[in-house]
Amino acid sequence: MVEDMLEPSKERIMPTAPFDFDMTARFATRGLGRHAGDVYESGVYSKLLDDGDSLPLIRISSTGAVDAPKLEVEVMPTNDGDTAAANRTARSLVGADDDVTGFYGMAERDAVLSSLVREFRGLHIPQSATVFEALVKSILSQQISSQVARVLRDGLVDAFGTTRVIDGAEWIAFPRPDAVAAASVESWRAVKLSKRKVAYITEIARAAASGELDLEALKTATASEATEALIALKGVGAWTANWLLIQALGQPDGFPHGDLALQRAMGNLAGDGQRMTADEALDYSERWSPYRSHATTYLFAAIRQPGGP
DNA sequence: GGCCAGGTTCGCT
DNA sequence: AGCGAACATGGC
Repeated sequence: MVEDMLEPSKERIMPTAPFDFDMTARFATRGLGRHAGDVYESGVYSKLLDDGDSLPLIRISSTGAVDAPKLEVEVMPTNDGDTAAANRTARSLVGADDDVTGFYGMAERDAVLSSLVREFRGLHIPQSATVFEALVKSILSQQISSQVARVLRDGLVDAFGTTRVIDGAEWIAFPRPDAVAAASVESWRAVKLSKRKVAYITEIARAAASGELDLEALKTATASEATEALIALKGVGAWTANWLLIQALGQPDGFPHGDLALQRAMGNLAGDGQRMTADEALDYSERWSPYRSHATTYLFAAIRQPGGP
């Protein structure tokens, strides 16, 4: 537990228009609770970060409109000098610099996407705070419902995340690799994960903590280099690698064609109502290249709506 | 209670 | 190459 009294810093951000902060923040935090360290309530998206040295709390709110977007980012630091990095993370958490205009140019003439880009106009692709966080969340989400995934993720964060109390409110950051790598078999028991997933995540955390695996460096790699490096990890297949391209590596053309929900949605929107096979979904998606990360995000925005495809 | 969830690996043909 | 089983758990 860390308690502190440092002054918060405030910075104004001008995201790339169009940008719908409310829609993007809801998309980014869907299914998250305070336990995950992410909260979006009363127009403020808050997240506690843990970079190993400090535990800054980020608070992001909108002071603009979809076509004239403006954000205010407040950082509550635990020591001097960590606000610049926290501000950069805040920017990417809501995809402030994501430019959707190229995607819209393609999507407006597309049979499936044209209605989605109208409905979700201004939705940017949120980026995970760290590649490690996105990777662990993706692995524990494999093959299970999003409801179950949330339980598992909350258990992981509760068990291994660092806590900070601010004004009486408790926040928990997503655990760092070294905390996950050091976890005992006993402490894993509270996280109701399969032994196999525990093994995958533990090995990745160990490699990341020791420095032999530099996940953040994948952000500057090409898509095929990053995919190759990710799939080389035990527990990571094509589905997980493609989700990381989209959610953590800022790549434009990721497409998790193995995803059952995506296959179902595409069968409903573009097919005969039957779930597409993975190969059918991949073939169909070629027409959306090189904007498939946006196409995937918008399809999931629709899927997550009540009564969605 | 059985089956399926926003998959992946491993061991068989 | 391609197929099936195992993996843990919550919800219908």
